[in-house]
Amino acid sequence: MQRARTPEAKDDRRGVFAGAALDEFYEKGFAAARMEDIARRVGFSKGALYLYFDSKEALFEAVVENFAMPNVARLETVAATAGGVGAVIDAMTTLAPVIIREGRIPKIAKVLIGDAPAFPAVATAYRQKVIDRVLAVITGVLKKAKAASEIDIGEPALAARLIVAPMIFSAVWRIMFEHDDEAHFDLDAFFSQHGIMLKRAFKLEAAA
Amino acid sequence: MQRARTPEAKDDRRGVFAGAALDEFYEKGFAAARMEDIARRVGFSKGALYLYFDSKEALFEAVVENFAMPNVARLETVAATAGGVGAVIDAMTTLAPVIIREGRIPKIAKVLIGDAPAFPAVATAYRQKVIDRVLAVITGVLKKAKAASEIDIGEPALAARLIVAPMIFSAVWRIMFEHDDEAHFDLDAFFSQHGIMLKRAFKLEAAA
Amino acid sequence: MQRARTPEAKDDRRGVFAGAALDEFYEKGFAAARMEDIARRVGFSKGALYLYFDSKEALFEAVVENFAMPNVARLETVAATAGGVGAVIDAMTTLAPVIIREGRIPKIAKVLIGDAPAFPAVATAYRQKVIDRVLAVITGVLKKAKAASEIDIGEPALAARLIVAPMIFSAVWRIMFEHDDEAHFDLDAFFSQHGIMLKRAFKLEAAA
Amino acid sequence: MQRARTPEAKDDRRGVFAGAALDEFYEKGFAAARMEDIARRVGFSKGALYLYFDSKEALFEAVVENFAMPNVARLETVAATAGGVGAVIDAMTTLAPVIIREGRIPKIAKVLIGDAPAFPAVATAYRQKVIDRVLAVITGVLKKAKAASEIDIGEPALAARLIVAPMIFSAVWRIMFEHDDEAHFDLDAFFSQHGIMLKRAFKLEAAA
DNA sequence: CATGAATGAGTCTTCATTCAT
DNA sequence: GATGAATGAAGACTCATTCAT
Repeated sequence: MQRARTPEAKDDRRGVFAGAALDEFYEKGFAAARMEDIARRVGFSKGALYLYFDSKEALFEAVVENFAMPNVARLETVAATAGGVGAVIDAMTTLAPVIIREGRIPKIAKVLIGDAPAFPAVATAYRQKVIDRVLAVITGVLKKAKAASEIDIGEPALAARLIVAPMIFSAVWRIMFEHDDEAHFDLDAFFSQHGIMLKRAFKLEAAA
Repeated sequence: MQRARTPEAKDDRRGVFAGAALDEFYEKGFAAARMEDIARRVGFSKGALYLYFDSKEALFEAVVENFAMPNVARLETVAATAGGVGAVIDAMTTLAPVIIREGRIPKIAKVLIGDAPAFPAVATAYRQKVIDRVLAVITGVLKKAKAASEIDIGEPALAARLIVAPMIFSAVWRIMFEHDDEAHFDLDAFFSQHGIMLKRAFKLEAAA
Repeated sequence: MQRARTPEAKDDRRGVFAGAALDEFYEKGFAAARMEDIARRVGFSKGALYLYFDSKEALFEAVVENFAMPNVARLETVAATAGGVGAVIDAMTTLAPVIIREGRIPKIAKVLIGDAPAFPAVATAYRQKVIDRVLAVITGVLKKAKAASEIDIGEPALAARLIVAPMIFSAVWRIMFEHDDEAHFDLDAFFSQHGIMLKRAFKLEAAA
Repeated sequence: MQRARTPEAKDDRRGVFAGAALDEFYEKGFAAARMEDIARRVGFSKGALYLYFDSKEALFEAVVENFAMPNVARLETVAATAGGVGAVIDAMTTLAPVIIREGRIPKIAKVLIGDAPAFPAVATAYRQKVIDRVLAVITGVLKKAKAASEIDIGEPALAARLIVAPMIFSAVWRIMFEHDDEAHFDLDAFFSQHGIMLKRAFKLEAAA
């Protein structure tokens, strides 16, 4: 195979292996995934994979690390750029089906849900570095709007979770029923309806 | 250990083993769970477990089969007994935190999310026998109310999913952060707020 | 294969495995010896071996533990029973070729010399439990004789080592040249001459 | 790293690698020693090592070849130069502790004892080229002295082995207990006493 | 019925060796 | 000549499954 000689080429290769690992972990779960299959999936030998990761566990951690971050940034940008709560809700409910369909986030979610219990430290790190940040962004927007009396809302931190819940739901749904044709439903319509209901629930309808 | 002689005693024992298996599958995942540990957890030997289940896979199927059903029945009863949509929402948002805290449902969810992808048939069977029925119950109530013009709602089938989403969310949350003290939030308040927002979103407020 | 069900049968089996391990470690060295070969040598599977020893390293320790002790006892008895220094020297130089030819001691010596550097704790334990005791027995006899002015000798502890040296020499020789026909020499004559020279060196000739 | 262009430079480098290999084989044993570690120990890459030796086995043979010879020459010189048996004994018992402490001989001994059984040809070659010559030198001196009735001795070939035995003993001791502080004893006193006892045993005392 | 000893297929990991750069 | 990335054979160890007791 091609040889990665420069540091950049090696970084790229790490990413390639991590991507392959995500797919295998997603399909088989951490314990059932085979290092050899991960390597072969991108045309390398088992041994090459061990040049980049010391162990299967290290690979798992790298996978979570690698693919969670970029998506947080995307959400933060959306929240920061959008005007008010209504705009944020619109942006998020528009972005959500795209992210869900794109595939990586549901895969990470599946891997974390399925295997993180065996790696509590990974789960906690993920919460701190990804989930808390996402929730903080949304909670911040809601708090500001509440202070300005724009919306009628209870505890912003809980509302933030209620906003996010359908994303988790659809990610989980996708994970479980990807190959089950009868199970599919219209993601766009689902999130659009979520947006409408949220705005009503926040009594934002007029503003929307 | 004790011997199970009557057919009833044998059925009981199957249930006991399945319960132990659920716990082990939940904690370690299907692949990493050991048959011996499952048996020992309830005071039996590995060999005894094989008297009741032909293989680890058969045990997995039995676990899903065994513990999903009772909860469907509970929900169906609630939906059937409650008066209108508002009452159903109240009943469900009151029941939800209890079920989440009780533990079995999040455990099954975790096992299914984590391991069902390796058993597509199990996942599909579960959807048909459990999820579809739950969603059907809720969808039915919403449809009737919509027909009676009690509520303002889009597609009832999607709304049903939006009602259920926070349950999945909190089940997943519990799975991932059970041992992460900083992560806990108030489940009762969460579902209470969910109920309030739903009723507003359905323009049911006055009726509630 | 036969099953070891009683604790005694299991102890026996441990010994059987340890014996097989000694042979393999002797022939190939610790690192090159294969667990499967050790097990097969006595008609068992790899897995069975792991029922009795947690790891290759644990097996190594058991081997040293198991086969060193009995021989210490033999020597101690000889030293305790024999009358004076001359008798002890006679007894030891008569016993030595038998022990060397019997095979187990040279094998353990080889295993320890070859592999103990990788297991310093094992080496130290062996010194304390085996070598020090053997040397102490001999040193004790020499000291008593010196105090009684029976022999003319320097430091008894060093003399004890000089008495033992040809045993180590011939063990090492046997290890290295077992299959080298040209290398053989007459062990009995060798130790007999050692005895004669020792008695002269101690000025015990008259007494002998 | 530096490049070796001339044939002499290449021979030097072979020696450098062989020295590193001796150290690694000594510390870890043949099977557990890593080619990369051997190369790195002298600042080269794995690949460079393979430019000089075709395989690990070839390297092993070179190690034995390389470091045994010089010491034989030293001993032969001593034996040839010294006047009579007494002088040879004095010279050898003075030289012995120096050689033992210097380290290379015990290391080779350890490597041979530990790993030669897996390489019978190497062991035999070593005996022929090193051990037999050393023993022959000593045996020759003893024979001459016996013929001249200078000493009272049995079989000279066996006596030669008895002279050498404490050297093997102390080499083995050093190998096994190098890092075991409680185990050290005074090498100079040990060999001095060996010399005294030998001369008495040969009835050379007067002459010494 | 229940037990746990025995089996052997399966997987992680290491490392001698090769070879593109 | 020198390097170190890539390969794949080999071996320790695990555990689902079987079966003698």
